[in-house]
Amino acid sequence: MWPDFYYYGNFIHKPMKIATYNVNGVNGRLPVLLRWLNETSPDVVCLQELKAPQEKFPLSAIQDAGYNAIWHGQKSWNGVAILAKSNLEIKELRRGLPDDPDEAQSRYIEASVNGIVIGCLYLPNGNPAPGPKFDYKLRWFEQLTLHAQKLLTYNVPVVLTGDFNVMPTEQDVYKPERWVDDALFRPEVRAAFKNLVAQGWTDALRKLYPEETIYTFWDYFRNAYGRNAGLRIDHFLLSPDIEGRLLAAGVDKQVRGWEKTSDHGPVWIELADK
DNA sequence: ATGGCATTTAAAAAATGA
Repeated sequence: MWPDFYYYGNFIHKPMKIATYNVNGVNGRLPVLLRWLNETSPDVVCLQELKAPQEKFPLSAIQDAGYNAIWHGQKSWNGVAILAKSNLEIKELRRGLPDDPDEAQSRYIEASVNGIVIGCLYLPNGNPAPGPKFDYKLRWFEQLTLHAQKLLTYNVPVVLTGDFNVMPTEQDVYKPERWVDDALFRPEVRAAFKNLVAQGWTDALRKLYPEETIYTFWDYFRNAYGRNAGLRIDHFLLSPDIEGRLLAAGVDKQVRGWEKTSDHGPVWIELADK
């Protein structure tokens, strides 16, 4: 039996471009965000690391750029949002995970847009590891995995995307040997990602580019972007009901080279109409 | 191997990040 939310709203028959972007401060990066929206025109955008309380989300600027938005803010840290072009309805399905390990941290928001369930997540960093932050990361990952399993039982199109803070394989790190003890690359975390994907999800960028070096993050230090010393930590996971619609995917790498930019680049996929 | 940079909050320096 399909849940009611699948039938929600107007369905517009068009290819859908969905993007994810860890903005690292939605107000500090607002000029960069607006320029990127204007230049690339995604239909749906998942944002992470708003670093803004609920009332400081720059809604009017985003509306002026042609987008609706829902968001889950938090003072100073974290914060996630889903944007959709003004002609697309956003039906919020939940904020926070079921049995969220810490309700005070705004790391998950989920909505239905044009017949697709969009889960927007900001998985904890987890450093230093081992330690309480690493334990929290693993607990959060467990709850995400349980929720992801639940979503699959609906047999509807689901896109789980955001900053997973995990490099899935050595292919996703410029110098893997330097990261083996880091919370983004430790065996437990890679195993957790692998375990999640094994439920039946498709890693969209890897599916289209199995051999390529793809990065989504470049440190501010040591000219990491100039040297292409990056990490692939922002991901798109597609449910079986939508993975066949995958047309294209990429990283808007040039945005990382702009002034006052995030240390992440925007990542996107394009999906065929149903 | 280390430290390098950038954000927010709030008024200097701490906490956080990856």
